[in-house]
Amino acid sequence: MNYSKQREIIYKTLADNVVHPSAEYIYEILKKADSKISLATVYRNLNKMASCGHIKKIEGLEDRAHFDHNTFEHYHFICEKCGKIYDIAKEVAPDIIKKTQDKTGFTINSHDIVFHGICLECKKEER
Amino acid sequence: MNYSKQREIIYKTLADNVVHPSAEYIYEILKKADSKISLATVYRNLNKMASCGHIKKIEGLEDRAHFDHNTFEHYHFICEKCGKIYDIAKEVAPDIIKKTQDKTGFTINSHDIVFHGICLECKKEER
DNA sequence: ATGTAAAGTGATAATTGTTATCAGTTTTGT
DNA sequence: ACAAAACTGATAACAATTATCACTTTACAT
Repeated sequence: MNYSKQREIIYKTLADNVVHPSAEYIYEILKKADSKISLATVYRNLNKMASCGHIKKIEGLEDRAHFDHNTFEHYHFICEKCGKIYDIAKEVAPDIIKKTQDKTGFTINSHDIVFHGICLECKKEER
Repeated sequence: MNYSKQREIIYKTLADNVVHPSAEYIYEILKKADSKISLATVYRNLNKMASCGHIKKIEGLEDRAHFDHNTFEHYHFICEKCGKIYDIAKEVAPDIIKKTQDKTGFTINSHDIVFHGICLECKKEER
């Protein structure tokens, strides 16, 4: 994989963002600064970085994919009210890979956990 | 929600199937028997049944959604080689909801776990 | 049993997120 | 500095899903 200026910008935009943006969202941010980038380039590079493990692709949240520069093993929570995505520590499912491999005999290469519910902020507002 | 003959047929087709079919797959099966059903009807009813908890919608597997008549809490594994979807027992992640709620203060309404890897059969073939 | 409002249907157009294409540009190693 | 490989922007194409709409079914009060 060669160096590319666009890929660097995309990665920085992803890393500097507290949220877990979609490709479209990154594209919107970049259009304001580097007004020449193409949406296809954003998709291409996010996928390329995801498949080489440099970033993480989060699927099964909404209808669109989201991306995460945090490649540490961790899970995600999406608030059904505000739509915000939060990180969940891996400790909530200890030894899950080993347990699953032992039980099934399958080889587990990756796993994802997605929680749905109401976040603290939205719970406060409800009262 | 009113009764509908189509919904009943769709549910039965889902329940009689060992696999975890997609909407398209159910549509194909039904076209052979009841040749009049519409793909839109299949989507409509699968989503309706999923959102009232009668069946389960599995997302984040491939690009399409799959459906499961087994509403018992359990997880899924998709084989990266043959594409087959397997059920995984909930015991691999004990007390995950309680742990996550305690740690975050969020209310968890649902959660999904998807494993990716190689199933036993495909592992045998590799050698 | 009948009338009517609500819910459901088939057919298909529209939408949406994503990927493919392709001519031109950038990067890389020699 | 040069050729091969990788990358890009612009946009067409694609695939899964949803919206639309005229019509049919269902439920239930009379």
